[in-house]
Amino acid sequence: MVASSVAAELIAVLVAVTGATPQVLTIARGASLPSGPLSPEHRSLQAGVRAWVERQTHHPLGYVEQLYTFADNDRNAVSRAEGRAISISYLGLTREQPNAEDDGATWCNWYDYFPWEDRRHGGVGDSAIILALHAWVEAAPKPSEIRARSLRVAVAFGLEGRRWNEELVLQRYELLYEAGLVAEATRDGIACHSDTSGLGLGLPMQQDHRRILATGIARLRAKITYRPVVFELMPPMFTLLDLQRSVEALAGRLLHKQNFRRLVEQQELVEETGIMAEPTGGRPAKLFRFRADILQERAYAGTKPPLARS
Amino acid sequence: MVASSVAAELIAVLVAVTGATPQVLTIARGASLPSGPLSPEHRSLQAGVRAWVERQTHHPLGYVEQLYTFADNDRNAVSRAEGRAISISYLGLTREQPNAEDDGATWCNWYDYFPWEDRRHGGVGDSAIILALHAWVEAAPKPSEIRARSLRVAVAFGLEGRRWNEELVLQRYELLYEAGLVAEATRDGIACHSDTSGLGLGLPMQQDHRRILATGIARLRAKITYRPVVFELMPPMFTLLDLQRSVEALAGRLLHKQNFRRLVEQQELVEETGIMAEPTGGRPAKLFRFRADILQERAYAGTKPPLARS
DNA sequence: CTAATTATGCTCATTATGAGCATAGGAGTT
DNA sequence: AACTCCTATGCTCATAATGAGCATAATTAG
Repeated sequence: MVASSVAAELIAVLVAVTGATPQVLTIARGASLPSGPLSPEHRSLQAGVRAWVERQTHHPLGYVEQLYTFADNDRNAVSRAEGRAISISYLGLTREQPNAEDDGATWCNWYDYFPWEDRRHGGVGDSAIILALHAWVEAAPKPSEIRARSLRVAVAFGLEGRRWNEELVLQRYELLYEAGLVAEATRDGIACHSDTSGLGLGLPMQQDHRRILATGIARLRAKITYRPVVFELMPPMFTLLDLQRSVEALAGRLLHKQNFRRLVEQQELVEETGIMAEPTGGRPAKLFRFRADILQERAYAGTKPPLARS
Repeated sequence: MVASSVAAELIAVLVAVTGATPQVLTIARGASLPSGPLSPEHRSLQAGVRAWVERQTHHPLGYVEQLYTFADNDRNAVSRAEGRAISISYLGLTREQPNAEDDGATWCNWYDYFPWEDRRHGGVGDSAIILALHAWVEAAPKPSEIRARSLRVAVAFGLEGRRWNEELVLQRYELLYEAGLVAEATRDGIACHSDTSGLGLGLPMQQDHRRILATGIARLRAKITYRPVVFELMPPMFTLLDLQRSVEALAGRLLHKQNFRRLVEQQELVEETGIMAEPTGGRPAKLFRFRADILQERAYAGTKPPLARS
């Protein structure tokens, strides 16, 4: 029952969407997620994260959710030397338009870090990655290990007749890490059996921040299918196509337009504003607003169905 | 980026099922969840939890999942005095039959702590609780607050035509806490507007352990609907009714027998052993075993549908 | 042999989902 | 004005998932 004393920090995965681009707030020119100390002045962790982020970004935080607590001994050399470090990570959504630069913080397209996760324009680009993964599969020491690796690759990347599951972001990243295909792996001393240049394996991050980002993306992709959290990312008024583009940006795949509208409407999550959107060369779209009243109840209950299907 | 130093402990919600009773491992004669220090010798938190639990209980841990990290300043007097304490809670499932006693640890029916969560034999017993909650609703200072409270109660407890959502375990507990109806609330100095004796409000626990337990139950109830984790709680061979009783025990409600079988079979998660169960006064049931091969893939992918519907 | 009890097979209505066709309402072009 | 191009919006249809119930099978207890 004696609690050991450890170092603790907060790490935030802050998400916004601009048009069709999912953005994540980074520091150190895109190499790190924003992190800060666990300050004791706040009542709860959640409140601490909110205050800290809002002070840093000057943006209100619409939605905050705890992601995961990491305390691996082998996370990095620093933690090995100084004893265990605990990182408590949070996912936060903001509807503000990301500025270009904000005291050293930058909003980056999250697919810069995970190019293979964006399948809105076809997943064909994967083939090089898949080939490299197969090399790793074959390099396994035992036949049983070959089978195990092969299955993992097939499931994670939707091969052999399986469907692509967009929520397996973390599994895919960890597979690539184990295979030595992402830069963090070679940095951490994991051997690689392929030439990784030009494979589109994304930008690396410091420490295990890319893993944390993967966790956040996976969580958000899962969340939008059963909670109307997308609206936390939308401006006050939007067209149904805007909304669809946002969901598609997060999910990394395209949706059937008519079915998407049907879903949104039958959920009664939005209402017309009576205003039309700026003409864009086609039939003008109605502007909708989010029905905050119903959200309160829905968000709390989770009674009703999702908001993102193929 | 300077991480503050804090005290950290692990708290485990260990679950087993005996017949139709969901059990949770407790210490201090049912007043606490087992907790231990975060020992630095393990590679990861997960590994640390597993080793620690298995050393304590001498049972293999089938499934481990991180629940939540609590670090509220107001968690209890101790943390206030000594600075922030971090508690990292885990959910663990074991298929071992719980012994009566094991070095001070006791398996308890989790509905002893949440009687209102067991609706397998009707939810009528709620009326007293509902009345007390209504008293709290009416005691709100402002009309807007009355409406807000009223909505929360209705959603959490499935009133006014809403359906009972068995995953809202934590919301219900927190509502009862705020209303001063559970013993922990009065202990923490929250006023109550009703006579709470004889309402069936469950056994209290030390600190916020009952809240952590509620978190674990909610997580497990959600999990069984999309991941075949129930099997972690089953013996090597079981009848389909055994399996159903286990799911019902966790979910706190009865399921349609035929539909349950249909679901289990179409998921191909079990296979016949060729052995029949001991006669129990009716037609003898076939004994099934869990198909570990398919689980590996399923558990990892989460491709296929759930295993628990009404 | 009958009643009670549990297992198991099957049907049916309702709803959710995925895909496509058709029409509506604008801008620009000839 | 007629035509083209574009996006919005309305509607249908097949299929799958879900919730509920009926019917039959295989036992034990009496």
